Amino acid sequence: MNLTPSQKKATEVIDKNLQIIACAGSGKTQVVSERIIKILKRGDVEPKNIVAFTYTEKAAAELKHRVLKIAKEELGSIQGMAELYIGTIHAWCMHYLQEHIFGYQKYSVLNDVRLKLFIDQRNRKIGMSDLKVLVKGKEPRELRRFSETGVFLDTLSVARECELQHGQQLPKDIQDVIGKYEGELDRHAYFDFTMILTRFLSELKNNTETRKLITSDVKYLIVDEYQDVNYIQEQIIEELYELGVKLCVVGDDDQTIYQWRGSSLENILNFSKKYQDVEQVTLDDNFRSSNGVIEVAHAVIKHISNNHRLSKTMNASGHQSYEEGDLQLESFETTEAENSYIIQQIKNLRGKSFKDKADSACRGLDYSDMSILLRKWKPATELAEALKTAGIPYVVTGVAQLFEQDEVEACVNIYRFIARDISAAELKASWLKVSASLDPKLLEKAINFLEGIIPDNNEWHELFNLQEIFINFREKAGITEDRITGKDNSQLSHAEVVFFNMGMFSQVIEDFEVIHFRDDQEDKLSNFLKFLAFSAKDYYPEGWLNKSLISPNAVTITTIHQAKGLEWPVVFLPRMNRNYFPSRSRGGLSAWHIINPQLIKNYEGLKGTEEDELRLLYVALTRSKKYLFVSRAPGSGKLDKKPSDFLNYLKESHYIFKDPGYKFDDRKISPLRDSRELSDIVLNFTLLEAFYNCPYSFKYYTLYGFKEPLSPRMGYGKSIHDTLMEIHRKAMEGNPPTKDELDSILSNHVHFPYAIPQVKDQMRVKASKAVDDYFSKYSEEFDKIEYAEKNIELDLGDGIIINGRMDLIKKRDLDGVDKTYIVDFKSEYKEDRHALGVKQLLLYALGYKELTGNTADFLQIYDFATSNENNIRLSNTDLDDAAAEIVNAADKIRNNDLHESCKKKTCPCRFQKQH
DNA sequence: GCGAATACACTTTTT
DNA sequence: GTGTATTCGC
Repeated sequence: MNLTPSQKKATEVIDKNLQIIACAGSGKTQVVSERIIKILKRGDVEPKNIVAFTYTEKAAAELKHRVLKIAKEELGSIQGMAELYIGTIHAWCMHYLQEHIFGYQKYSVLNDVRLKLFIDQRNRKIGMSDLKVLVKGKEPRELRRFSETGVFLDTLSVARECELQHGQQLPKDIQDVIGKYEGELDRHAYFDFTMILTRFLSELKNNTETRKLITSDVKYLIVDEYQDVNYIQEQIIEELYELGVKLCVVGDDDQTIYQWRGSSLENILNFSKKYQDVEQVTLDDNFRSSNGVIEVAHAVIKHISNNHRLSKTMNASGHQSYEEGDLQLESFETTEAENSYIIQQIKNLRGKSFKDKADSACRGLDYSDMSILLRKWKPATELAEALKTAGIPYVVTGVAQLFEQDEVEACVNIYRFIARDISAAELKASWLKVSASLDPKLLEKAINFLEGIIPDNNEWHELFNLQEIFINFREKAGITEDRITGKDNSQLSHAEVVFFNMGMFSQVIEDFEVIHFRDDQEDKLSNFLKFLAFSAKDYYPEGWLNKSLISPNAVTITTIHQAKGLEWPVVFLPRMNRNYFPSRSRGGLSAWHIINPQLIKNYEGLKGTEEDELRLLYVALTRSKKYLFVSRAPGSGKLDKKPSDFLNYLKESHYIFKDPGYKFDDRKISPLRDSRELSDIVLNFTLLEAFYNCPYSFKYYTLYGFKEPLSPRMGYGKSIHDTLMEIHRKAMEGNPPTKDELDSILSNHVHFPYAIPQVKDQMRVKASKAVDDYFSKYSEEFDKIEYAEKNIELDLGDGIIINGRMDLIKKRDLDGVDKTYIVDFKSEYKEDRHALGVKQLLLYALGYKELTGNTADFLQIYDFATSNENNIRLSNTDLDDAAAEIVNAADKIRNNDLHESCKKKTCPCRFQKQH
């Protein structure tokens, strides 16, 4: 690939700290990737010495693919590349903590909803009510449970992640609450996202072992989206720098759009002052957009004060040409007229010639080349309706109003019926409303089954399993995809939409049960119903993500925030009204009623400024490659009657104007060919296993998101795994534990979050025996361990990456020759799962080969329950076959070819069709 | 023509 | 609970 001089320079600065200021569309992913390869080419650096932080997992996958691609081309091999970390800072810190501080292995991360449930459940212990709310002119009061949990969490994240004004300290009551809160999380082996960073930071600052390890392992750090880094993350970066790590930060101050999450412009503006020996490179060539688009974006961004910007000008350097009429700014009398305008332009542009690259052939634009970008989610429903009526396919990236959908209401009714909140007739009616094709007889049968479920506080909690009830009900009621009929909506069939929403409900159940699994039965039911009735709507955000692996040929409706990093030939920016964009600041109770804003540095920035909104507009504009349609009409509300003030900025550009009547009739036409590429895909064995079991079950679990019931036995296998890892690792360091120490090591890892006391004791005894037996049998072989728990990563080309983690690699002397064994531990080996176990090991063998360049000799499945080992000889053809099988699976997954079913009785494919 | 009173509508989201 | 826009009252 040909690089511009500045791009080239950016790849060549290696021995200094480097700040890359990367304008929109400047090809920074390519530059960063090439720089990584350049570092590796020097020969004195191993992949594991390079660490790259991205903002999201998605961005990480993209960068990883690019790096691997170039590595193959330029290095000829990607051996060992799995050890080059590309991912989020959270995942990296978490990985370090769990790899090196064995006590953290049992920890898991609570997501937002679970965290709120956790806080609600132990609100006194955490001391939420110790905090005083100070509202002007009112008496101080306590924070309210449930309704103000979100404010409590906001307060905690401000207090724990933001920088304090110089010399200031947090008030004692807040410090105490943080202590209690983290104490409770520790007691239950939970992290929240902040804790991952703060714990790692304190390790990094205070633990000499950690400092030594990091110093020898990490030589180069790359931080992507540096403008979005917050205070605590910056501290980690700074600490790494102090340890001698060479920094490379990449970002664009003009695209800072997450300031309300604590990112501060200061980091990016002051980087070259704060760190020594910094080289700055500006990538100011935009290869994405036409000159017109860039000119309009410039008209907007120049209104940011110079003190808040790094000086730069973005140049149009791509092949995209500006033609009169590409950029339009229209006003309408009514919202309906505005909508028809959008629809009309979609129709006008469909089929018009477009060139993706300078040297590529023209093709006709299609739906997937167009997007409607929003400041808020609110207009999404209305726009979707309009497109639907016009027969234009669309996708909305966020799911709105989950709890108002008929099918979700019907799901909730299952539990309301158990609580005798509603009658059998009402329950039945609510399901028939979802689909008239459901069988009333089966529904009655299922309701009959529910009648037999009577929560009883004197019975074991585990016998009242909400997820299990959900599955049983659906099965008995015959709620299968082929029985869900109704009007198809956009790209998905009605049945798919209903199943998708039921899958989300299954996730809602899991979120609740993870926290409330051990409630007494009656309490569990009433807590669940209360949660659904009062909290859930607030706890699940509006744009709750719909992460789909399929990208249909459809117009995308999404928010500007979610559009970050994406691009389309055609962008619509509707509803440009006052109070919508820039968004009116929000009233209501906030963290600032609890924490005195004067304690916090950058409080103003955190609250959000008009300049931040302007940057957001800039991001929206720069998503477009060529066509841009900004529009507005007075809304129905009181606050959206007037136009946005930002329109005046847009009008300063001579490239955008009103052009009523221009329909692009004079533009060339090319055959329709949408440009969607197969999306990159990252799989792990759990996902593949689902696919191998039955392609439909993959769809059921991964695309629809259904969860399996929690089990009181959970944590058993993991406890033994973690214990063995510690034993193996200590042995590898030359300090194998003695037999007497085994039990105390196990104690450190035992974590059975869902078990009743009896089961707990049983599992503890069983685990102890398994560990003892294993130790007696294999301690002799401990000096031949090559890896104990090792991540692998497999690049199969075509954008397919497989992740995995091997349990154990060891050598064993076979008649004087050392043979390599890849071992997988099973807590209970079942004959009928043997084939899958082998597939899993084959995957690891492929990963092992990519990691070390060597082919293993044997695969071994070891069963804790019987202490038996099961050895399989490995050949090269086995590996080739395995790789081909995985590629085949990945292709089917990416093409949504997941209808095939196995017809086993217990497989989720029973929800696809009646057999 | 201006200040006070009243009515109204209330983000963005990743880990 | 609060910022915004309109209406009210003089």
